[in-house]
Amino acid sequence: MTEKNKAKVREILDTYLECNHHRKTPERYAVLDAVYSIDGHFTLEELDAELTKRNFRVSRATLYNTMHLFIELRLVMRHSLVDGTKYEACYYNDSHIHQVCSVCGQVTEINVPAVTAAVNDLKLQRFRKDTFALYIYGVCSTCQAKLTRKKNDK
Amino acid sequence: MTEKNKAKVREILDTYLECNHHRKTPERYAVLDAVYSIDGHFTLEELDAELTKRNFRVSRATLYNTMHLFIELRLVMRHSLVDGTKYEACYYNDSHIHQVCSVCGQVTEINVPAVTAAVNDLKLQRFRKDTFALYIYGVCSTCQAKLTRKKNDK
DNA sequence: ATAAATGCAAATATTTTGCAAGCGC
DNA sequence: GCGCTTGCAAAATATTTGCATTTAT
Repeated sequence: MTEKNKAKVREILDTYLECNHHRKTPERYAVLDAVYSIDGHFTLEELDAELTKRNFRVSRATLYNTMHLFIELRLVMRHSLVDGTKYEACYYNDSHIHQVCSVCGQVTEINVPAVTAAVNDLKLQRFRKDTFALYIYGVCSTCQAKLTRKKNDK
Repeated sequence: MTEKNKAKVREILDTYLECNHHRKTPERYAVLDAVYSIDGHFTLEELDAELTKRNFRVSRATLYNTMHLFIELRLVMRHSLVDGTKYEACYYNDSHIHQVCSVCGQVTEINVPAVTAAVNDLKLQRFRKDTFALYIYGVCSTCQAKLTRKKNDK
């Protein structure tokens, strides 16, 4: 993530905290920066490691609180995949389509403009649409091969 | 869920267990039946309650094991929403689009044929696509009204 | 008879909570 | 100074695991 983009999300947080009379604590900015420095999905544990690497220690409670805040602000997306809960910076990310193998748990982000457009064009009643996540479940070719082999063995 | 449809999913489980030389335990059929008797999303706790109501007791471990199996078989879908993990019978269910309010957590299932078609038409490389789940995040009108009111108060 | 599946209980992992202390406004 | 936010530690939940026992094949 470029510095310019990090500045932009920092500004979004800034504006929100000011408008809603919440505090601009160093923790919130440090966590945001860490989040936007990690590429792709990450666990809470990994986020904590990133912060430690930067010599910034936050408590578990604050980490959870802050992630909840960021999710409400659409700065972070939470995914619950086969191998546990993962987070992801989502402000500069319009690839919300995940291909998930339910055998091995492997997740691949894919880009499908037609689907993205269909979702974005969607008009919802009494609902302010902000973002979306699409999970396509199936079996990857590697696992498919293993399954076929296993069946033949028997 | 009609009895006819329950019979159909039971048959799917049956065929799978036979072909793969796994055991047809009473637990597996009892859990499947309970799953397909509950309407909409449910927690593990609620599933356990349904089984207890039917005088069928299964251990926590078996419940988790069985749900994992059903998920692989596409008989069950697992959702991780704001208010925790939810499961859902999914074999006779093609409404996989969820509208999720990130403030109150309310989930509404919606039907959008255009989007469903776009996803179903999708061709993926080296991946056997089975099913999908789409989550559209935003703010419901009730929460939106509350937020606006709060902002005006200040 | 054999191996897979279950139950149980303990271990682990994950998330929330209450309260005292710290600090942004 | 006020009261939101944090850290801490404990509590509450959720999920997995090892092992003895049961049971489907």
